[in-house]
Amino acid sequence: MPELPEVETIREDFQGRFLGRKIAGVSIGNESRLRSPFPENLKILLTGTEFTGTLRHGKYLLAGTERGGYLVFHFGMTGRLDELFPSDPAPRFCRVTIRFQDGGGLSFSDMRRLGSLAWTDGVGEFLRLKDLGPDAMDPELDPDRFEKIFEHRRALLKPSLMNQTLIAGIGNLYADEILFQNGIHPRVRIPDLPAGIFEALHGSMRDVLALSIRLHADFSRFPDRYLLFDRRAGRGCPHCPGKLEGIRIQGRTAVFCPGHQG
DNA sequence: AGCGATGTTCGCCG
DNA sequence: TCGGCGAACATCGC
Repeated sequence: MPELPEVETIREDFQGRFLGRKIAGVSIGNESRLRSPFPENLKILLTGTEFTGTLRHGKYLLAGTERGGYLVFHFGMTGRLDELFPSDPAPRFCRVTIRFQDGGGLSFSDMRRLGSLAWTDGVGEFLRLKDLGPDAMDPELDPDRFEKIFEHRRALLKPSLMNQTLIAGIGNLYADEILFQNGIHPRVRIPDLPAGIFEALHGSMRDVLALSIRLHADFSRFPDRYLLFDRRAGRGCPHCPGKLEGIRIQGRTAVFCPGHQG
């Protein structure tokens, strides 16, 4: 569940389930690491403290602790959190379990192991370390600032929307949706965009992310005029008489409609 | 059996 | 420095 709305959904869930519960211990599952090694002293950092709040930046979830410092989650493509009740078995691809004194637990699972866990003492420090751009839903990211981010860039728009250094939170699926809504072909370069398009791009970026957050990233509840309602090459375009097509761009699939994405 | 899948990072090249 | 490409990571499902 990995792009911004999915992580926001996980954050809201975390907020309701795991705050204020004293941590009794941490166990590392499956004797293996994720993409990067676990914070070395994870057990020491967490045992005896509790989570006091959460924040999200792009696709990262930061859980603040009472002692200060944040546990940082990245979910890769298949990462997920589950609440464990006493005597619940660990999920199949559980990598780390945080156990609470009340007998419950929090499990971080990740089938493909593309996710990661990290520790940081401060939010600013973490953002600098990862070189993350502004969060796509940050209210201060207005259309002007949004446009300036792309100024003087010659790259394709789609990979730039997905570039977390420029803007944090948009992945392959939401980038496809934004292009789809604006009638932009996925191979269009930034310098070739029509003048004044950035205000519209900013608007649909915000609209689709906000809608998805509201619907807990459940695409089946999207209006059927959205690409993400059923993003599949070969199906009819919900926007024009065209048929959706899939192409590879920089190693990822782009689904688009050649009929109206000129 | 082979390939692609909501992501990131690294090395290589122009 | 920027931009593009391919690989690597591990597992599942079509």
